[in-house]
Amino acid sequence: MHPVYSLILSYIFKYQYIIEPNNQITIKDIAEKANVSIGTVDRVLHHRGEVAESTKKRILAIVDELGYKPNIFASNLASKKPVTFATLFPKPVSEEGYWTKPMIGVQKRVAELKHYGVQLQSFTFSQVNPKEFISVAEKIVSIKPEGVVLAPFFKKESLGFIELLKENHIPFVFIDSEIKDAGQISYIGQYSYQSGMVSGKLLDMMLAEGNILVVHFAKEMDNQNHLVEREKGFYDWYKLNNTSSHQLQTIEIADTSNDKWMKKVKDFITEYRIKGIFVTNSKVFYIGRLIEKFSLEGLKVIGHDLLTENIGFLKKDIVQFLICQRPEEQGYNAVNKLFRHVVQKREIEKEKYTSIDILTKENVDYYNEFSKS
Amino acid sequence: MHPVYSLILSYIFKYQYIIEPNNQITIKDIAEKANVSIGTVDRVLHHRGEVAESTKKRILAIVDELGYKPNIFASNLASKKPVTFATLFPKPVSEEGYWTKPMIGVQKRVAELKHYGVQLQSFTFSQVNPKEFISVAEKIVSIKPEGVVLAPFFKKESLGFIELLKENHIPFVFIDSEIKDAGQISYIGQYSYQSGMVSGKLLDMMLAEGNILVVHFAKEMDNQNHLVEREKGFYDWYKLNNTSSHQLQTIEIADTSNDKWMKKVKDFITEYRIKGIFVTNSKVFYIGRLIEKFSLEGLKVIGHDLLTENIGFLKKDIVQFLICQRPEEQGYNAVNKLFRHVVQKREIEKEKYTSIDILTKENVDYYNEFSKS
DNA sequence: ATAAATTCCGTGTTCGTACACGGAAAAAAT
DNA sequence: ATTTTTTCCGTGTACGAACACGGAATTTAT
Repeated sequence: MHPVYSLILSYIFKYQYIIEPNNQITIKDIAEKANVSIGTVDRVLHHRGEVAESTKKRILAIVDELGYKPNIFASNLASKKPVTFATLFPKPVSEEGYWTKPMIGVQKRVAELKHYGVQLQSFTFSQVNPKEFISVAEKIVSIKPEGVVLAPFFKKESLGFIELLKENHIPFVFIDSEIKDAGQISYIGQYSYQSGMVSGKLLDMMLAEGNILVVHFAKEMDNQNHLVEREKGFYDWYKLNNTSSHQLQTIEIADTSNDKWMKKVKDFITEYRIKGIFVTNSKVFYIGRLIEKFSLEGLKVIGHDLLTENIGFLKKDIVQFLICQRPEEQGYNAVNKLFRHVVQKREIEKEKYTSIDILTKENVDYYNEFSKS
Repeated sequence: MHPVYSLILSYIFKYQYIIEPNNQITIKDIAEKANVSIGTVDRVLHHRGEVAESTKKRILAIVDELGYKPNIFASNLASKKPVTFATLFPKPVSEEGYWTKPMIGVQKRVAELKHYGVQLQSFTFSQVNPKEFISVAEKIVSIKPEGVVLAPFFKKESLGFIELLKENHIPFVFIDSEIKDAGQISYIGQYSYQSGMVSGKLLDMMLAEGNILVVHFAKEMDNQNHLVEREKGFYDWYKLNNTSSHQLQTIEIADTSNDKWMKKVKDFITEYRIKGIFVTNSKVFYIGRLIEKFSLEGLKVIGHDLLTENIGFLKKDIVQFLICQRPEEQGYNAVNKLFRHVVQKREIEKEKYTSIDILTKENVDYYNEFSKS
């Protein structure tokens, strides 16, 4: 029976459940019972030095019988070997940019693990410059970290980096987006397709009829697989729920360095009598700005991620929903996976989908990502 | 400047942020620099024994200057005093009942803290029997725990219990519902009024017109203050958003031991042409059963909490939204607050409102409460 | 049989903190 | 001036694991 489940059962049936005190079994206990010295037990447990096969067996049997669990405090106190992790994320476009968020989570977990000797070196690359990615990647390999958290933004370049990591036996986890079966120890991120479905449902709920526009704000759509996935999920929701009263269209905007795109989108909205807009990433504030600038009315808007500006539009009811994927938590979890794998040598899940959180004007103020602090 | 913020800044500006290794300053370092013995420093840091005012000042200045942080591993290794926490929750009505959930979170955190010598004794009381509450409360005081997590279900009886706790200097935290300024070190729970607002918005979004029914499934409404708050928030949303096309009504159902209530509610729905139903607690599955039994159609339903049966109705599209308050996380956090207060002697927040999570058919499968495991 | 190499294992120290015990110095009482 | 009390502080051990060092026992080579 699963342990947690049995806890619940005993709770239900006894109505008073007691978690017993921590009866520490020590190496000394084992040594005494096996009639050997502490050093011998130590050698068996850490596979160092040589121990006669017979005594080795005897000791392991006793370890098992007594259920020996090393005392983490004593263990860490005595060892103290430093562990370095590296991160490689896109450079955030501003202090409020999306990519600051995973970094916050990373730093939080690293700070917590400082006592374990965990150190961090974080690197970034420009989102428009694959060459920088390569040079930074090489720098990371040269410092030989014990683990890497990586956003595989440029697929081809990432694959090269991964080869280097594998050669050097450096474990790595993907964050945000994934390359399947590339040797990562884990992936932390969103289930983009499903989050698109959620957006579809919400927009459909608000709009009995009217045409709908899907907007990608992205420079290189080839490298933005999860935006495509979101779009697919969004379209599929409408397909699966026979809502023929809508027409769906997609538009891509690569350049937002000047205001040219605004006119284009505005004309589009007018021409096709668009009533609902779904922005596939955190850049929904651009639509917010557009709506304010031209005083457009009656539009329902859904976008992603809790950027400060997005929250502003949410509160002004210019954006009705933000879908959020807990980016801080992703960073936190990614480091945690590395830690569990590298330091604690525990089993870890290969994939970890974060929640698809629905934020509105009403609940956004009570949304806490880091509730366990 | 706030430390996290400065981390972000340095990250932004340098594009490569390094968290340095853990340079442990030891008590010995302080002792040497202050030209006293380790024992003296120890006395200063733990306020035990007596130390001349002058040396005390000198030591504290050095502690400050060197930024001494005790090594948690050594500290825990050396101390090892057992700490007992007690919980007092309503008895869950079944294995699937709501109150098993906070208990799961409690047990999870206690298990994690076992290394710190944390033990748990959990107690329950019947939701219909205030006398039992009193007798169990006395039992708890008699075992003199170092801290208590309490659901103040019966207000009057809870106040008596709290008096006892205060006399014995036992700190306590409230969970689920709160008695204001009763001496708790913290409260963990929902902001019920605001969650009612969220429900209002969602239901209104789904229903352009049609009458609405608010249903309380509860025995003693006096003790269920948060149900009233949710109702209030719900009504207020409609009031604040001038939606005159609806009529709102409330119904209370105290007895669900037999099926009598069903006919009553069904007739009500027919008579008043109800199109939307909001159930103020986790008992929304009763409405689900009703709808299935009489094959009612075109109803939009919102309820609370992720009970298995509720999830079933959500997936069958009989219930459109479940508002969730992360009960496991509440239990987890409550224990954590006690731990931080009692063991780590750190400052803790007095109130902690949990997120108001919106769950639909589409995102419920990706909702992970305990994502940090 | 003795020397050399190999296998096996015990002792002792270290990590940094907690805490008990009791001694020395200073102050107060006789 | 001597005893008693109070103030102040140093020494030593324990917590449990990690790890280095080197000694004893056994095997192999000469």
